[in-house]
Parts: sequence; C-alpha cells; structure tokens
Amino acid sequence: MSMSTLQQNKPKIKTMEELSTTIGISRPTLSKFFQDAESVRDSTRVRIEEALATVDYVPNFFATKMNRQSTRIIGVIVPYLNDLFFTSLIQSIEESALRQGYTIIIQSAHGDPATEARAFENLKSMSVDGVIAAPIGQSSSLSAFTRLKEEFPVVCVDSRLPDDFEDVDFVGTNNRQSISLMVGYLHRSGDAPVYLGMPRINSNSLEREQAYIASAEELGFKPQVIPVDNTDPVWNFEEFAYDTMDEYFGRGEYVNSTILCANDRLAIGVMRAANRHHLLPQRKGESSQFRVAGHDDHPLSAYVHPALTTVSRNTIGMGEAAFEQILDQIENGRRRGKGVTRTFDAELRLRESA
Amino acid sequence: MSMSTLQQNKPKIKTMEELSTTIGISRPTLSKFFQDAESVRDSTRVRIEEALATVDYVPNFFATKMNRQSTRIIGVIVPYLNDLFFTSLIQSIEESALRQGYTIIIQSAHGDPATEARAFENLKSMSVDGVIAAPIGQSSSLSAFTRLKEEFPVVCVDSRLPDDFEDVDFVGTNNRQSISLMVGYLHRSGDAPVYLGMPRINSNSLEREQAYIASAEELGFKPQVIPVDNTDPVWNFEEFAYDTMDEYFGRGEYVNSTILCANDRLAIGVMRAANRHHLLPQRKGESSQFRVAGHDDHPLSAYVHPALTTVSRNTIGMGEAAFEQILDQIENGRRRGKGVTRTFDAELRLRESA
DNA sequence: ATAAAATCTTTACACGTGTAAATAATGAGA
DNA sequence: TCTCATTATTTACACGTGTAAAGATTTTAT
Repeated sequence: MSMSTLQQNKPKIKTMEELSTTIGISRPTLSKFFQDAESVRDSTRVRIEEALATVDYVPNFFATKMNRQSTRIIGVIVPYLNDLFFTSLIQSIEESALRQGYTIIIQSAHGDPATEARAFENLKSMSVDGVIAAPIGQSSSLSAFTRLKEEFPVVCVDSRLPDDFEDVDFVGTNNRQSISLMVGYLHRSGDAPVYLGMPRINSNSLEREQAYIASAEELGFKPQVIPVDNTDPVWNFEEFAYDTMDEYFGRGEYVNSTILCANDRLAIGVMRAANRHHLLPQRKGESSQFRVAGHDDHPLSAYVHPALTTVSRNTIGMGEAAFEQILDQIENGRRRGKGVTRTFDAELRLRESA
Repeated sequence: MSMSTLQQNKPKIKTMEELSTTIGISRPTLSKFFQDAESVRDSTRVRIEEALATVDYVPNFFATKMNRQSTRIIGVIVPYLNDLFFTSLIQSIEESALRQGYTIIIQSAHGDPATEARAFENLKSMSVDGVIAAPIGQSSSLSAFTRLKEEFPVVCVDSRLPDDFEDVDFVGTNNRQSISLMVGYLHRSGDAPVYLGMPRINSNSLEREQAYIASAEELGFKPQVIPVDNTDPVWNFEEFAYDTMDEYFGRGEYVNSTILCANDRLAIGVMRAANRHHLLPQRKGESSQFRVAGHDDHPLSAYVHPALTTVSRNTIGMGEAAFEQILDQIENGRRRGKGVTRTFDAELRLRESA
C-alpha cells in the first residue's frame, strides 16, 4: 500500500475556483486539464498533477455535465437485472465505455413497461449522448421507444423491436445460425429434436422457433413445437419450463424425446423435471434416449447435472458492438434510413445432456 | 393503449423558463411543483398537470441536482454485477429508494480495488446523499473507504469492514444463526458435516467458518474444515469448489462425508464434482451417505440435481434495511460512535441434497 | 536575441434550476 | 364588501463548470 493511498488528511477543496487559487493555476486551464490532460502543456500538466496529489478535489459531476453539448453519458436499459446474461452484457458495455471515457447509467425496467418508460424519461432528463436498450418487448413500451429514438441515438441489443423500428441499430444473436447449428448436431447424433420455446416476451422467442422450424425442414424432419401456455408471459424461465414439462412427463409424453430449449434457463427447468422423472442417464455407461439441449451458455450450465449441451452467445462481443454502434451514431450523426444490424454467431458447447 | 400514450407530436420544451411562458405559470411556481406537486394550490396543480400532458418536458437532471443541498441520490456499490445475490439486493434497494423519491446510481467494482476506489470518486463528484456499499473486502480499498465515510453517510451490506470501521452501519446475514441452523439440522439427520469455505474474499468467509466451528463444539463433534488453496482468492466459486473437490474425490477423500458449503455457488460446484464421481443418490429410493448443503438459497439451487438443501437469506429485507439505515443517517445526521448493526436470520430450505 | 507560435491568465457570460425577498393576486371568512 | 391569510409573480442572485475573447506570458524556431 503506497503512502499516497494512506494519506487521509488532504485538505478538501470543493470548487475549481478554490483549486485555482490554491495551486496557482487559472481556472480555464484547470477546466481544460480535467477534460483532457494532454490538452495543456506538459510542464503545466505535471504541476497540476503534483498539486492534485496533495489535495482532495473532484470536479462536480453535475456542473460538468450541465453546460455541455456532450455529456459523455450512455444510458443502458435492461428488462431485468436478475439475469446473468444482462449483467455480463452490461459489464462488457461498461468496459468499452470506460476505454472511450464514457460513463454508463444503468436502468432496469423490472419487466414493467411503465418502469421502462420512466427509465427513458430519466435518461432524457440527463441528456445522455445515447441509449443502449434491451427492450422488454411488450407492445406497451413502444410509444416510449418512438419518442426516445427521435431524441437520442439508440441501439437495441438482444431483442429486436417491431418492423416499424427498422431505422434503429440492432445488435444480437444470429438465431438462425445458432439454432441451426444445434439442430444439425442433435439431428445427426440421435433423434431429431422437439422444441420448447420461451414465453412470448421478445423477438428471440419467435425467431428461434422459426429458426427451429426452418432447420427441421432443411434437414427433412417434421418440426414439433411443444405446446405451452403463453397467456401470461413470465421471466422465471426455470419454473415455467419445469411446470410445463413436469406435467407432460407425468403423462408419459416427450419422455424419450430430444428437447431443444430456447434458452439454458428453460433447459435447467426441463432437466429438473426430467431428473424427477428419471429420464436422464445417471451413471457413466448408462444411456437413455432422452436428451436436452439449451441455448446461451449460461454461466451455470456447465455445472448442472448432467452438464448442459448448449450453444454459447458472444456476450462480450455483443456488448462491444453495441457500444461501437452507439459511438458511431454519436460521432457520425444519427442514422437515416435503415439501421445497422449486427448479429453474432454462436458456438457449440458439447457437454453431457445431449 | 391510451391516446395520450400514442400522442407523439407534443412540442418539445427544453427549459422551465420556456415552459413557464408557454403555459403561463411562473417559473418559481413550476419549480415548487416539480419538487412536490402538493406544495402548490390544488387549482394550480391541476392547471400545470393539464398543460404538461400536452407538452414534452422533463426538468434537467443535472441542473436540478447542482444547486441543491440534497441530491436525493444514493450510490450503490457492489463487488460484482454478475452475481444474482447482488442483483436482487440492488433491486430491493431500488424499490425502497423509489418509494421515498430517491434515485440510485449503481457502480460495480468488478472485483478490483482500484475500480472500487474510482467508483467512490464518482459518487463523491455527484454529491450523493449517501452510499450503500457491499465491499469487495480486500485491504487495498480500505483507505478509499475511510475517505468516503468521512464525507458521506455510509451503510455496509453483506460483508463487514475491519474492526476499525465499527462506526459504519452494517446490514447483513446472521451467519452465526444461519450456519448453526444448518449444522444442527445436518447433525441430527445424519453425519456431522465437514465444512468447505469460500476463498477469503470477505468477512462472511471467516465468520461462517467460525460459526461452523462454534456450532460443532456446541453439538459436541469435532469440526473439520476442508483445506483449500487460498493463495489467489477468486469469485468464480463454482469452478473453485469443483476443482478443489474433484481432486479430493479422485483420491477417495470426503466421498462419504456431509459437506456444508459456505454458499450455494460452492455447493453447486461440489455437486458437479460429486455427480462426476457418482457420490450422490440418483434415483428415488437409492440413498448414499454423501450429502451436500449450501447457504444463501441461490435462485437456481432448487433446480440443480439433486435439489440443494440450503438456508435462505432475506435479500429483500436486507435491501430494505440498508435503505432504512442510510435514510436514517441522512435525516437524523451521521453516526457518532458505534454504528448500527442489523443482521437477518436465515430459514432452512430442505430439499434433496441433504 | 528576436520574432513567431503556443499556451496561459483575465474577464465575462452561459447553462438550467433552486431559492429568497418583495410585491401582487387570489381565496376564505366575517 | 372588506380584511386577512394564502399563494402566485416578479426580480434577482446562486450553484460549479464550460467556453470564448483579449491580452500577457512562455516556449520554440530563426
């Protein structure tokens, strides 16, 4: 631990004005320094830095952002914080932002359109330079989105907006590729898969189901989508999948199937039900016809039993791309016409469950 | 969807001044209204609200916060965002904050003391009213903590600071109670447990181990802590526990033990290793001497196989309590002398693994 | 050493809202 | 209708920093 870290009795300085008189450097020069240390002469920079080491001062965040064309703040909106995919995405975005000197403000919609809309208002009031949003995907927040995209550069991640938002940049998974990759593997290594979709909460839901059907047709088997209750779309996927499949398994349905799930959290719920009904091979050497596969490579999917075969999404790449797109819009002006779409391929993660 | 939601061509108004001339209400009155709608006469409030419905205006966040004694912002710092315990905690804090008209700013330390220190500086520059912090618990961030607590009301959650920070409020788990509860159950339902601790990253690590040892002595069995490699404390608990126990199991050690893990993520790693070595009962009716128990009630612990027996932490209660404490300090002045400590009891969640 | 270029200082105003003081308007009660 | 209390308006300054312009100083090139 260095001495400067231990130094705790530095005089507290509240304003740049005060700092100016204290260390004998004019305020405009200090202002320049804090915006870009390289923009002042080397000797001045050193003088300031040495003086700062002896003093406790940080520029007031609000004052710096207020009278400015660019706040260098990016708003990030996610549907839920309680999902490790979104937290990884945030982390990746934040690292990209930091490298470019941007600050991110995280807002969670808590799955609620009204909260999402209020989050938009918050970001508006902060004159953010841009917004990266993973929409909750329910129709009621679309009008808020419309107003948002008129005022700020917007990039959508993970889940698409409806067709009338095609001017908005999108960064997400290449569901066509990822599902086809998995269906192909399952098809050639055993029975053709049936498909368990997620509740209709966003675009991925429909896209993956359609990708499954298309893959089935290409490979020449009859697609079979497990009927689910979609009346009340929910985000607790594990419970949803467990309840759904526990009922089917109890009736002896799908007990010899290969089930491809729209995401890993569903697969984990399915495996729970399958384990309860003893459908999965339990010991090395044992084998059963029943198989499960997921999608996303959830951090825990390697630790469930049997370890989940899945495809990995490039979360880091998506976060970086989302930030690149928002930066591009900030620097080169907003999109006119069709937005840029960047989708990321997934990779097979072969484990034990299929 | 209501008409007003669809209304998208509202004239954009940028300043309160402009709003004032547009709707014919003086700016100071508008200022009062936006701070507390009830503080103006009913008839005026209605006039303003009706006018606002026809217009697109939000007060500038920075301008409102700048010239103010209280910003009504609470900083929330967590060691990692990629942990569902912290995200639930944040959610609970945010809900409490919202009810009281506070905004929270989330900062993640990414497990790095330097990042944590920078997060403190960020919060300082925003003159937050208070900070709720889950420390990463490595010594290097302590000096930053010292400076922080001198300037702001601070509440620690989840993990304690060293003894010389006893003036800081703390909200966390009653590890003594939670561990004793679990040890008691395991002891009376089978073999006495051995203990797998987590890497020495924070106070919970040591507290839970000591609680285990104390419980063992009370119940009259010999405590047995599994030796682990603590040279490089890490946060990927599942991998840490898997690697550790895979090696032991491979040598035939602990294969008939009851293992109590310091948290569920460790337990999930242990179960993975145990499954690989066929230590767990796989079918109803089968039984084995090997058992695993966890701590925390991780959202997925009910879905692993076998379902994890654990104790649940009151995450929501902790979030609410943390906010109550920070609010108390804001309203009634900072602590002098010893800080308030509020710990929450855990409840047994009996499932299949023990 | 001198001129030119670069950088710093001084001065001043700007950002959008909070807030205080004096004055004007409104509403309630007699 | 008149009085008094309540609330709104007017006016003015404050917050802390960005930024432009003009002049002073330092550095670099000749």
